[in-house]
Amino acid sequence: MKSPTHCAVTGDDYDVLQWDTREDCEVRQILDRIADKWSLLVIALLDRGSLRFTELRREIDGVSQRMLTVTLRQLERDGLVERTVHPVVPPRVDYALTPLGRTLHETVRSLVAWTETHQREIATARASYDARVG
Amino acid sequence: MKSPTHCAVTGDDYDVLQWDTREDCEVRQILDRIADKWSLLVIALLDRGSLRFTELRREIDGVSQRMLTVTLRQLERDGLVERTVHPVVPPRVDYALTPLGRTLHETVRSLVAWTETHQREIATARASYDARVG
DNA sequence: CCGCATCCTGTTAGATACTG
DNA sequence: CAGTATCTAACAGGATGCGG
Repeated sequence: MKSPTHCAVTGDDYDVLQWDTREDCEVRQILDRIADKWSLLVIALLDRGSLRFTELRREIDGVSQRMLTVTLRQLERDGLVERTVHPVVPPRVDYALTPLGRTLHETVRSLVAWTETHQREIATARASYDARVG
Repeated sequence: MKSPTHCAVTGDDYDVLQWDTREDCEVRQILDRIADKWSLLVIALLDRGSLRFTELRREIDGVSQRMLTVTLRQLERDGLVERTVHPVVPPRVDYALTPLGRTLHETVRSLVAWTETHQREIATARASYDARVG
């Protein structure tokens, strides 16, 4: 966590071209949170309904329980994910998107859709680059 | 870099619910590339026109030259960014989006727009969470 | 001088073991 | 089951150097 965030507080109006580049800009911090390795996957999965911790862990291949815990805590802190503890034995914890989290639906979908649509072009580009560079 | 990527090569049809979760899935790899700390910012900036290395470095506050170099190389390899070296003194290297890179425009914009729209809600949620948890 | 490779160091992710 | 604690390995960031 950095010093208090203020995007347009320095007195001068920021150049619109720089909205996304100031390290202490709120938008940058949120963008870093949303666009990280695991958050997008969690959001995409929870968009279809609530899941338990272990279910998420199973679905997101390669995530460690530590990073899944950290990611979920961050998303909970940001108000995107709701954590529900059922006081039963064995314990049961459900994770679901909040209404705010659900507003990310379309954006995440379009990002994934783009990836699916263009994966072949990217694979080709990579092969070409690797052949060129070695 | 991991072993060769194949999303639907194991013989069985993948459950659609898992498109985004297999570590060896092509979509996952591309998503990890797009949704990293710097790539989105680079793409957003280059969407407005080509920029030199130093210009990007200056605009993206907090990026080290090493990570900017790495990020640009990855994006170049993926066919999203084109690198043009002008053999002059002092050297000049321009970076621009390829047509493929430009197709990411709308998606990136919607992601940034979402962040801008909801930053206040997120700030509130964070404050609430911090007050609750400490 | 700019772009970038290299080296070194601090942070962070991942594997493992343990607990309510 | 759903985490936390601890250790280690990998990676990001800063400094330096070098070629064009």
